[in-house]
Amino acid sequence: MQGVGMRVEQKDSYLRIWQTVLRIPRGRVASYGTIARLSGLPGQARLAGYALHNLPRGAGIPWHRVINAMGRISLPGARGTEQERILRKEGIPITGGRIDMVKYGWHSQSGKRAKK
DNA sequence: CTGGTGACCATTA
DNA sequence: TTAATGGCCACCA
Repeated sequence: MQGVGMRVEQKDSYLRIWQTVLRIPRGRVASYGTIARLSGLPGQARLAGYALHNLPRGAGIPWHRVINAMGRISLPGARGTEQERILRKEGIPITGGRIDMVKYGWHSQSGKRAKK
């Protein structure tokens, strides 16, 4: 987290985003925009990315299940490589650097099928 | 205040 | 399909 200057409202936004990410089931992924929308922050996908960037160390947040709207990993560098590895381990295929959002995208409905 | 940056996105060409 | 563009907004110098 940041300094003491962090305001209550934005901290609340971060908490909401983290809680939403926490709801993503194993074997599914969600886009930053989806996370923002489900957190009551429509159109603020960037904030979702920012909140994840500021994740507290060691929190049990499945940050790796959040990717961009095109089914690609946005996190650059070694962290991105790690994310790809974890997702594969959870059973999500990544072909050509992409994930099939139609099959593996999460839409907050537990009843929906992962496959057609 | 202003300007730059970023784990973004929808639209348009 | 990719690339450019404008919008979005917290954060920082």
